[in-house]
Amino acid sequence: MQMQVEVDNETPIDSSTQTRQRLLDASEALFAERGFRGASVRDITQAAACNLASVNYHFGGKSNLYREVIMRRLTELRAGRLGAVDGAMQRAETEPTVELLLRSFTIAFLEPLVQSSAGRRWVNLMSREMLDPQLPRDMFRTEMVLPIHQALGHALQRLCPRLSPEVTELCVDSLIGQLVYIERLHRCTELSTTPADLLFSLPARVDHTVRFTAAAIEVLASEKG
Amino acid sequence: MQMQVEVDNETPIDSSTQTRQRLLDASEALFAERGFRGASVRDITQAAACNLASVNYHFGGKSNLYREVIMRRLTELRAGRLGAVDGAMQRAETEPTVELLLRSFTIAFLEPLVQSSAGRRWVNLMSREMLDPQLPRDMFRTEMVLPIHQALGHALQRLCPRLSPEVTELCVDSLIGQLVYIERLHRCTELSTTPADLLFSLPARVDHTVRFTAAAIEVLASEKG
DNA sequence: GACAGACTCAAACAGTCGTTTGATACTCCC
DNA sequence: GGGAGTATCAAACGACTGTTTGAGTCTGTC
Repeated sequence: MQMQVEVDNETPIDSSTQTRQRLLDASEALFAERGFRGASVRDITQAAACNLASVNYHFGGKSNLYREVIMRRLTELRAGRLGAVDGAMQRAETEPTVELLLRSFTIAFLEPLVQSSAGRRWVNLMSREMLDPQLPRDMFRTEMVLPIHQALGHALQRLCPRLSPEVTELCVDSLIGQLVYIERLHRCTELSTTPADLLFSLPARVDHTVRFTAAAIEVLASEKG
Repeated sequence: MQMQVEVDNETPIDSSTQTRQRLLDASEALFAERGFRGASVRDITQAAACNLASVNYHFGGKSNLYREVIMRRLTELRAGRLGAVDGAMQRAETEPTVELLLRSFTIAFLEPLVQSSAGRRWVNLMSREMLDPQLPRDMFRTEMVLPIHQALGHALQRLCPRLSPEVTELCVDSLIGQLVYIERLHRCTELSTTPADLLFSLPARVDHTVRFTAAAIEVLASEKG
């Protein structure tokens, strides 16, 4: 049962780190599916194929396990979104435009959330964390929301200098709101795939959102001059 | 302890219906705050100042109590939103415009949710119901989302005949997404009232959303022609 | 081979959960 | 006044919760 892996490392991947990893994976799925309170330690340890006491032995309690699950995913998602903004603004071959920026960000925002099961788990975890906070209150806001809003806002204002900073921020909120809602719609309709729903598939919604938002921003930018 | 109320009615408001009402009120608050599983029958009956067994006596169980709590609020919210659409389209004195329709609907959508504590409870209840469904899966969609989307879509298309039905529906989704997100932003920022946040108060966000959405719709309507 | 340390395990602890039970008070009608 | 029906109550039931405990099993080092 030991399944040792040969590595010439000072921290060998022995049964201990394997149990830790299995606990992180299993609890991420169960926390996303049932919430912090709804996912019992017994369920988690059974899904991870280890003993009931392992959670307390390896993490010192259910709460610490939950925190490590969240921390593990936060960085990569933020990096993907910030990278999309930088990439759209710094690519050499084409002049950056509002529509290209919005498209790049929209895809970088939605794709990880809807394409991978880890993304779907993340949305669930965040929704639950907002309803029943288990972590410091504004950690998600400080670590995730604000950096992304600022990056997109700055990029947008570089492309639309006539847009005031306040209106720019409101426009960013308008876009994020549409994207969050698209994720929710996509989740609700992905179960029932009627032919009519194909007209409102994810690529179609991305196209619409980019054109809708770019049109509004350009009108507001011309008004504000 | 009986607190009988004198009414010449065949169903007198006796201690029984008072207990039922207190249970509905108390459990609505606790379900919204802690969720269906998180709100224990002991908490509910203590908040309602009645015995532990009252929930099972009056409602036949915790689940039935929860269902009655939800049913009690659904109709009035839907009526308010549908009434705003009809009101904007049928008022005699002024010609209905896209911007007036959007403003009327936006205010009717947001005001009940953010102004009353019952509205804030409702948002919590719906968010929790979507994460941990206790009721038939698409009841909320059938009873609430679809009627409102259809009414707003039809009204919008009457004002913009050049807009295709598909794009109209996508525009409705764009608006609803912004409104849902505004409610969330409002809830997050209403605790910390820094002066900077006053620039993004609710009326300012309503104004922005109406102008932003109307601008986009008019551009899309002119393109589609 | 013996010891130390890391890891796993079944069992138990103390607490909460929703629901049931049987007794007790109360109102109304005959 | 007495029985029927309704409402409330404390108490208990069985199941589940997170955590602790102490014995047991491994690996690596001396």
